Amino acid sequence: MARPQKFDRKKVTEKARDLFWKKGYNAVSVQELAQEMGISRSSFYNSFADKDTVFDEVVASYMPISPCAPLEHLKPGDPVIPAIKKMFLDICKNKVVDPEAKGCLMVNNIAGLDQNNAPMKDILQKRMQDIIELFQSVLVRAVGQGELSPEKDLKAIAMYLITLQAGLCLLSKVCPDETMLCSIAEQGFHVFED
Amino acid sequence: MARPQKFDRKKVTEKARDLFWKKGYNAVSVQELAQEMGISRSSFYNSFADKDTVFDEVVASYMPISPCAPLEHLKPGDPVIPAIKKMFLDICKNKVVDPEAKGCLMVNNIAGLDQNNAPMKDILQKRMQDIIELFQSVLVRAVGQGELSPEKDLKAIAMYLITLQAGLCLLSKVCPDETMLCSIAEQGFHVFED
DNA sequence: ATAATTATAGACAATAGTGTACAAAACCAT
DNA sequence: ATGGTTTTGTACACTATTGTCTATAATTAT
Repeated sequence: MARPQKFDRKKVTEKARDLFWKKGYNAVSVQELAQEMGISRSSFYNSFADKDTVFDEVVASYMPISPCAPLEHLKPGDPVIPAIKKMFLDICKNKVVDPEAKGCLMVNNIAGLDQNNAPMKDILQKRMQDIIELFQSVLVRAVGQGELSPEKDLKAIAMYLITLQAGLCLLSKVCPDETMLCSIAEQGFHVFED
Repeated sequence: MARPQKFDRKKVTEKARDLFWKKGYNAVSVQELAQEMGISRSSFYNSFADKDTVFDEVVASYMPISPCAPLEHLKPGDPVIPAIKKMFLDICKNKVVDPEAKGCLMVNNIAGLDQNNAPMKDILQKRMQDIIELFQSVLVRAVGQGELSPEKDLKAIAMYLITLQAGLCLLSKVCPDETMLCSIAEQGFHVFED
């Protein structure tokens, strides 16, 4: 009945994701964005309300490839602490091999967050909350499985882990040395000890 | 003999610092920068080579007010570990009271770093190196004063501390809750234990 | 095939940003 | 007070970016 879109929304959103990832929300103009997405500005304005809307979809498309995604797929009974440690060491490994050293989309854009941009702040806060809850839920399981002392403050550890993760992603942008990054992560693992 | 500058270079650099701090290097145009500095663009181009040059001076002017500045003034014999802990708790306290939630100038701009901008990358890497060395030097003293086991990998702990600090500064932008931030820092202090 | 509907191309006017260039202004050593 | 020197104001030509608007293109239900 109506003319169909020439582009695949998912694909162009991934293009947008990579651009926002590399340059950050503020440094990307709508012009550049549309160009990178491979669509005209008119198509852009027609299909997306504005930069914010795209960014929201972009963050959603980042989640499955974010460093903590593997924790989502942890099955009951799977050892938790080793999975968390592996996640950190994978960050050290993976961030270093990116020739563009983009770091983490979330970290980069929280750092560049303009507090006057309420929608952006909202998007980022909500996603961070989700990640904290993910960490917390796996930590609960760790305690249940006897991997972690029940004395621990799980909320605090969850937030600590996301803090450490953010710090590591940041460091990777100026210190692309896997060994060094891993030694940082190892220091951070003291938190699991009794 | 020659017409003197109408502006105080130090003062306008501080204005520039606050703008770069709040918005990040990439999001600041020369036009806006000059305006915020209170000088005309012609004065700007006349007195500063370019944005990069200003940014270099800006970072220099940030160091004395950066979160780790207090460690510079530690005297021999002063307890080190308590000073480091205090530094972290001060970050939690201070970042929260900033209504603009600017976070940390260094963290923000490393996150927004475009790897193609070699001069910027260089400026930021060098400063990070300085901070790591500062941490390391006070940790050496901590060991000397019996505050820390000589078994510890001081370089790794130094980098860990800067990582944690970066993470905290980042978190403060989306979680302006002092108690929460402090509980994160407390978790991080496990690194000092035997 | 046609009508209805939506996507896209292209143009538009307006604003913002770039770096440079030149003349006017302001100082101070002599 | 004048000359030499540097700052500063203004203007320039140029490019980038914005959001909107209109005409054309592409589809499908009937």
